[in-house]
Amino acid sequence: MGRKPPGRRRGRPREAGLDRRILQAALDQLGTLGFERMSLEAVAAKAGVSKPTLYRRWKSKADLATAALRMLQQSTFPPPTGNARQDVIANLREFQACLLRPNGMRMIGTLLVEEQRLPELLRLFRERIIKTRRAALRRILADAVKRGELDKRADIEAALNCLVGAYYARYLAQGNFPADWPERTAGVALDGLPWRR
Amino acid sequence: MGRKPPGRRRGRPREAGLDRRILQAALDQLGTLGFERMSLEAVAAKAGVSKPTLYRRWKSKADLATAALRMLQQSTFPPPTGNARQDVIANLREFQACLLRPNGMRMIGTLLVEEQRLPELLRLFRERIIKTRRAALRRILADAVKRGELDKRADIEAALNCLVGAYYARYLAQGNFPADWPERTAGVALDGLPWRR
Amino acid sequence: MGRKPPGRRRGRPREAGLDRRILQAALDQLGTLGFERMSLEAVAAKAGVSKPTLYRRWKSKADLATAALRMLQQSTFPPPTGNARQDVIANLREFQACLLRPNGMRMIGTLLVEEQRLPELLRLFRERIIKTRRAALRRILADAVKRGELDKRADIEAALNCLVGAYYARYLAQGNFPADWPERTAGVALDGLPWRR
Amino acid sequence: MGRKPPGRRRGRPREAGLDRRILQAALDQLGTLGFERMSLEAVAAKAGVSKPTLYRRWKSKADLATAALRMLQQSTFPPPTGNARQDVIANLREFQACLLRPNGMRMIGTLLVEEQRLPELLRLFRERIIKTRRAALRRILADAVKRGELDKRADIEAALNCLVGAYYARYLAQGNFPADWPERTAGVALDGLPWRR
DNA sequence: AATGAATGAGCGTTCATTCAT
DNA sequence: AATGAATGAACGCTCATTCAT
Repeated sequence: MGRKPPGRRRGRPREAGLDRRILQAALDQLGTLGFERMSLEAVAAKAGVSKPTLYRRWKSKADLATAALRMLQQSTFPPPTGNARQDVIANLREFQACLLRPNGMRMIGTLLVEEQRLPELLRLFRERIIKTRRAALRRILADAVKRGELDKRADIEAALNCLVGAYYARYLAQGNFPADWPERTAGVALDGLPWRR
Repeated sequence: MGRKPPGRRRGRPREAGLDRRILQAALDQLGTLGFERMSLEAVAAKAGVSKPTLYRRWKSKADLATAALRMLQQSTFPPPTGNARQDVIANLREFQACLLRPNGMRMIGTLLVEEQRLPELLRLFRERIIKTRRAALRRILADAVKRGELDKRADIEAALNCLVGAYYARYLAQGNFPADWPERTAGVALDGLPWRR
Repeated sequence: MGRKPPGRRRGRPREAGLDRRILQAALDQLGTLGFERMSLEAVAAKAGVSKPTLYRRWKSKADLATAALRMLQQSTFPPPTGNARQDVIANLREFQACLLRPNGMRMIGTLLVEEQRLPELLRLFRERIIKTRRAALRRILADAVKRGELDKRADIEAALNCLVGAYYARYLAQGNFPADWPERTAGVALDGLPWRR
Repeated sequence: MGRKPPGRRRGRPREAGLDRRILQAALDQLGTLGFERMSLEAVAAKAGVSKPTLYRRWKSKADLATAALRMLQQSTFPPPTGNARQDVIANLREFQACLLRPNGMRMIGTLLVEEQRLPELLRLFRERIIKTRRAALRRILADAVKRGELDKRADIEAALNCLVGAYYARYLAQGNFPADWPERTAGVALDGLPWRR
């Protein structure tokens, strides 16, 4: 699975960049069609290779899909400006843009559908994508704690779930988003509701 | 849809309970395997009928799947006790129990994967399942407004998204839940974070 | 098969005209789609009855098709005018019009395709349709013999084959017909080719 | 179509003769059962291959059937002897032998039944089979014109239709043939009927 | 007599995977 | 290493026919 260890390679070397092209094609299909409907025939065609070439590199469709997800880049986020609320809102706005892209939510659907058969998919997505984003958000709030703006006992994890989850909930419930969705979400998750006493 | 009034039906009557058995089998498969891997062969076998029997009732696999989802009951929730916080927590706890059941999240994954091809699935799920739950939560908060505990300008919709969405976010990020997840989530979404000033 | 003998009928009488409607629907499908693609479902629907109604009357699809062909009317032809050549040409023209109608040749194709499985179809067509037409043509030529215009030893059967067959041959070879096709065909089949000596 | 020039072929080479075996099997089925009842399952079994092997070569059942017809060889005819009448009779005799073979007329039936859905079938048959035969017959008569035995104005096309068509007509009308059918047909189509004046 | 429900068998097509160069 | 050929298994769907009123 994956690359063989380096060492002196014998025989005909693998064509450079082929792996990337294949994985990119697989990732596309995974996003567009989901795992089940992604066909190796199509992946191979898109990457301009033959099917056995896929099998030489990965031992099954599941393996290829996993490797494709593994390619997902851990995105980097702009450093916090020091204004926690504004940073949170900016982060949410970027998060929204990311998931509103075609296939954003379908990919997540695929992970959930395949969770039993291919737990690795969700695991990788967690590690590569979710973790990074949450780290960025977490840092914003942790900095606020450091600066003394936020109490140490703040339940930051719960807040992260509220902030990010509000997107999923809205998507599932309505499928569309108001322009000020980041502000409103941050409003609730950071400040709570306006209780009278 | 809906049973015809009694009257004398002509022809051989439908086998009693067959619809239910078929739809239940379909729903099982839908939850266990997702739409793509749900096979009419298996649904028919599980329901103890032949495949054409499915086609007499629904004109395609997509139609059957849709009908199966349509069978999902709109659950009923206990009436609010008057203590908003406790009611919210109870609701979240029940929500969590519901989705932690095997296939809870997989079904949602299926809806997302098939959203383009079968938007009806997500539409139905919204109408039957999501709407009901949100209505229950909304009522808890609206009552609090009525009682004057909560300001009228409270962004209730955003709060709903935070409350419910926190589940999705946690599931995607970790896959497990601490025992006090409902309390912590309600804590953040209702009260916000403990800012110092 | 076919109607039961008269006698006093007991029980609910058959709906009047139903047979005709069904057979007409079957004949349509037979012409439009051929035997294999003709579906009893469609025939029943078109006739406004249920499938078992077909089976009460005919014991199989083949039987129904046969009965449908049996319904074909033996057309009647105008009496010869006494001018053999003109009568032949008129007959050919009508023949052509008949077969150029949509499905004219397809029905003949069906008979040929099914000849082994359902020889009855071709047999009936011969008896009802072909025989009648040939009789009309034959009479034209026989009259000419009677009038002494044509020698007794004329090979009338061969001439019939040439006259009628020229249509099939042209259809298979080209698929279209010149305006003066009847005249040209009659020219050759009646007078032969213009040999020099 | 047509084999590529040698060169080094990449990948596993096609099993030798497989194309032929498959097409022959398809042609058999086409002749024996017609297009509709020809099943890819049976074709594959008869050719000793799996169904996807068919699909690697032709993209649909219709395509396979077309290719099978395309395999029909354009037969070659003996050169005219110079005696037009005898040559015509010899040609008709061979024509008759050809079509009397099992499935001869059924294949033609198939072409007619499928003319709307698969016009290509009839087109190919015209080009490969019909055209060749007609050319042979035409040449016989054209030679007679050249030698001055036949007037230039002879309606050769009409004569061809009469000659060849007489077979179809007789087949449809009677289904059997007298031993001297070629002579009698040639008699009428070449010389016409014995008019008294 | 007529109906609507149900079935067994089959079909065209696709796919993940392996084989043979 | 890479290819094109080949396969077994499955799937969605349809049909002629029979069953139970």
